[in-house]
Order: sequence, then C-alpha cells, then structure tokens
Amino acid sequence: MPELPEVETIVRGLRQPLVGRRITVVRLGKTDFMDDPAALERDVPGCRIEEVTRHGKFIVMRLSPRNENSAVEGLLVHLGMTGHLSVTRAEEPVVNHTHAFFALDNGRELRYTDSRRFGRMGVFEKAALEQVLAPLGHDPLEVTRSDFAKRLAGRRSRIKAMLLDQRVLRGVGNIYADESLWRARIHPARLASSFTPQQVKALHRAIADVLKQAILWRGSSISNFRDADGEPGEYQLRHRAYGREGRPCFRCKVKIRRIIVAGRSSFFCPRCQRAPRNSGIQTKRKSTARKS
DNA sequence: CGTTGAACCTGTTTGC
DNA sequence: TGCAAACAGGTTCAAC
Repeated sequence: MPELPEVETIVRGLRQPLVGRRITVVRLGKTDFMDDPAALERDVPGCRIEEVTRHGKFIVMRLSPRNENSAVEGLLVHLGMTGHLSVTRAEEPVVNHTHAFFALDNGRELRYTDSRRFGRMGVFEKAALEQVLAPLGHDPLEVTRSDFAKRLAGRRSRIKAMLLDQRVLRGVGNIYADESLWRARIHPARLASSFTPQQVKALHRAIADVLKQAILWRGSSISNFRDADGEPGEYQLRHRAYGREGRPCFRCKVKIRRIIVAGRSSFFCPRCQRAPRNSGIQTKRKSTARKS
C-alpha cells in the first residue's frame, strides 16, 4: 500500500490533528515489529508533537522532550505493506490488528494498525534517528537530472531493482516504479547503465510527474489503503501498467504483460517498452569473455 | 557486485 | 461450495 504518495497523503492528514498535541499515555498490543517497545511506553508520554514529516517512506514525528533529562528526538513509523495511522476519538471501537495507541491531551487518540506487521515503529534520540535515515538516497521529487544520471551509471543492475532500492531513491515502490517505466517507455529489466541521455531524462521526469500526480489524487488504494481520515485514494484509477496484466496498453493497445523482475511483479507494455537483448529470460551461457 | 529466493505475518483472491 | 495455492503496497538476509 504505502509508497511515497500514500505516505505523503497520510502525513498531510496527520499534521492538523497532531501538531501541538501532547501525548499522555502509550498502550501497545503486539510489539514484534517495534524497535524498543519498552522505550516507547517509558519515554513518549509527556512529549509534545512538534512536527510531522516524511523521509522516503518513513514518517517522523518530531517530539519535544518532556523534561531536561530526556533526549527523545522523534517517533519513527514505517507502514510496511499494511500499516495505517489514524486519529480518532478515544471511545471509538478498536479495529482488528491495532497495535499501538497514543492518547492525546485533547481526548483523542493516535492509533497504529497493521495486519501483517511488516511495519516499523520506534522512538529515537537525535543521533539514532539520523542513523536510521542516513542510508536513504535522493528524494525522487528533488533529485536533479545529473545526480539521477550519476546514480544510474554508477552500478550495473536492472532499472527496476534500482528504483526499488531505497539507498538510490527514497520512496519509490513497486507501483510507481512500473508506472514511471511505462511513461518513460523503458523495460523493467534493462540495465540502467545502458540508457541513452534521452532515456535518463525521460525517466527522471516520469518519476517526478507520476509521484506528483499520485499525491494530487491522494495515493493508490489497491485493496486497503486509506488516508488519515479513512478515505481511499484515487490514483489507482489512473494506473497505466501496474495491475493491468492482459488489458490493453493505453498508448498502443497491446496487452500489458506481467513478469518477475527483482523478485517483484512487474507490469509493462511489450511493445512500448522493448526488452533488452540479453536479459529477463534464461539464456544462461557460459561466458568466457569476463574481464576484470 | 548483483541476482534469486526465502523469511517475516495475515488477509484476500484465484483456480480446480 | 470448499480448500489450497497464489499473491499482496516492503525490507532484509543467506546463498550463489
């Protein structure tokens, strides 16, 4: 569910109800996806939420220390595949798989729900928080074309794998990788280092355009994504490749195909997005021409 | 270095 | 209808 546009949508919806509020009580359910559940219960009550921001797919709630002995800097949340945050009245019925409750000083409650528990949650001091975020690559909405080109040329991997690598670009996931590649007319199994300057330019632009559009439409609701107010996004109605196996390409009418690249379903148009010569399908030949 | 497959865990959809 | 398999927005790690 949650890639950059979905996380951005959630963050925007959380700012109004959360910024300026003080957290009074923390209650936890299952904690196997949390960094240090005891620290959450011990250190977060009394803190005030100063700011809610997004770094790639991470949500950071910057906290004011509750006293001079506290070094708490922020609450970090990653939604994984099925994570969700919402702010409700404290007496609202609790939906299944709700694993964290943060009572607020106005009688409302921030709740975290995550059926698969692939998410992540923790409270961190400044240095530790920076350590978690440091490996993340460029913001895909801000990276310059030349920086983007450098990253692509720097390594010899398939473009799909690169787009999913959060150390290269932070925030792109399976849906928006496929949507961007469709727009740029690039096959997901192509080696990024083989691109022409025109292809680099097209992909750089496609990524930013797709993400911006998706944010405007408040994200993609494939099965259960909901914004902070419980409303679904609408960008799934505008997908051109993802999830469209067997349906006609919007440009050329050829049927969209699904293959596995980088271990993930990858949807593409076999006509608009030409396959690389020597990739994707088996063809394991003993190569003797390996130089080093 | 880079790729693949499995693992983490639960729910939903698809196929026979 | 019923049950099993396949699949799912993410990340990480071992093995090759």
